[in-house]
Amino acid sequence: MVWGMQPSDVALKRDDQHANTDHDCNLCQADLCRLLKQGRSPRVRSLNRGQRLGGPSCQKIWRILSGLAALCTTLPDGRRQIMCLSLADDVICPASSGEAWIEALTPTSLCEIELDRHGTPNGADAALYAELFRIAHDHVMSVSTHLVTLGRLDGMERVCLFLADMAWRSGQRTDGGWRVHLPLSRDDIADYLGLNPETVSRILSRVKKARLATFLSPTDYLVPDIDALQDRVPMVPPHQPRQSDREERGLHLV
Amino acid sequence: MVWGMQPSDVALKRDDQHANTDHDCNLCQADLCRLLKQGRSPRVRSLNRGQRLGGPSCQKIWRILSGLAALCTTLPDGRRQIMCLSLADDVICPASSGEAWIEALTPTSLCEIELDRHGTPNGADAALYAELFRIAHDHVMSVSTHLVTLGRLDGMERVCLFLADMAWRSGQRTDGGWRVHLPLSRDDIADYLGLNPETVSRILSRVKKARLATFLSPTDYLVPDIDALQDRVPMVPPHQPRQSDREERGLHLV
DNA sequence: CGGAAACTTGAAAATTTTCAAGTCAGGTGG
DNA sequence: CCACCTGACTTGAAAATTTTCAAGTTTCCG
Repeated sequence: MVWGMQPSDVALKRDDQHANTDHDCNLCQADLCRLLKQGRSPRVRSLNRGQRLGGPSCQKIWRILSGLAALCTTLPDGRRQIMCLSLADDVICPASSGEAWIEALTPTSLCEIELDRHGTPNGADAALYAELFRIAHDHVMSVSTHLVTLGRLDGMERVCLFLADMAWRSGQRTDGGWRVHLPLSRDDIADYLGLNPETVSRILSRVKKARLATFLSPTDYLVPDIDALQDRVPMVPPHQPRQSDREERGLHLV
Repeated sequence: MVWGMQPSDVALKRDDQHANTDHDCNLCQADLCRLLKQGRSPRVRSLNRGQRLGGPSCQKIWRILSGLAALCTTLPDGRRQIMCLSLADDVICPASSGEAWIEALTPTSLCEIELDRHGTPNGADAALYAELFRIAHDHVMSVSTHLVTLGRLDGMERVCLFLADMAWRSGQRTDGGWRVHLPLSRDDIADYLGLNPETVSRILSRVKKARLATFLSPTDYLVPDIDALQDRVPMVPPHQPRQSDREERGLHLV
């Protein structure tokens, strides 16, 4: 198993470089910054596609500054499962009774927070622990939603949920619909959705035929009617639309 | 949707009534007791099979005193997914972006800890938050393992993992192997493993034919050779054997 | 422009689900 | 104590879905 650890530090990027900074973030920015300062000196790492961080026992958490990272596990026979996808501003804490890593799916930079061997940050106070609890709690939520996806949705439903979710998380609204960049390969999508790459490709072709999404290239698509896409999925989207969008759409999701 | 809420309080059971008290518990007993005392007065609830607690937004956590509870979600069309099974001494925090409940699969009694609307316990100090973080972190671990199970294991592997896991969690070692009581129906097992009940039944028949487990009744089985069962599963078991057993078996799992 | 890698598509095999028909077990009433 | 009834479990056969293996195509880069 090759480990792409790359310890070179780079300058901390400013928050306002990220398009998503204004939305409902899983984590209060100010609190996390404070947490970063109080722990060991925050360390920024850069990873190229395929490089990994972490290991079996979680003693660090990371915040993604830019790029796309996956929390994933590989079974002894090579089967891989991506447990969670993290975009800019997301916080991840690798936790698994087996082996789990953070793997960069695109060039990624992230900020590392050191925990001590009890899984708690150095010099933590109640507010920091509260923040850690919130992080872990949010993580439980997203992993739980994904678990239901894998346990009870068929291929078409999984792919539609994935496309809609990516649109909510990183898409740009245009007059022609939502324009989304998909920085994952078909293999990555398959490993995220618990399918195999050929199945993903076939389902994507069905999605195109049904005009639920138009592909400008294998890595860019347009969703003309995101409600139509969402209607194929019997689930509340894991990353709900921003408050402003919800109001515009006249929805009042829980 | 019927809610089986039943607010009757019963006497708090003593820890030593539970056979599992001596094993590696996810949570330090003393710390949890302290947490229970510092929050709102701990409330003990009794549920019959099928009754539910909780709801969309998590404002409580529970510790199981006896019985078997499931953290589960039901999709609008009726598909159900059990996200996690909790036995005596386990702590659960329902967290889901959709709808999630605690559902009693057998008569269950559990202890309720009230959180305030920010998802934190009343009057919490750093130590309590640390405990909450540990609870959430352990929960992430077990849900992540289950996610890999649903995403990448086939039916036979899922069932073998389930049988081995139940043996480790609640089985009794005898000279003929591990004797395990299975308090779930085939439907419950199916909803836990992301299969349907007929498939579970068929796979269980294959397990019997392969002599990996002997069924004394539909709800009691014997595992003559737990290593043989474990060998069918390409994963570290989510609930590892107790330290003493690991040493006996000569294993050094991470 | 050429080549490698990623993506798509086809056909057969494997797995799982669906629908339907038994079989078994526990509880009730005669 | 036994027949019977109901619900849970098992099994069978066909249908649906997904995977596997094997070509093609397209896309991306040098």
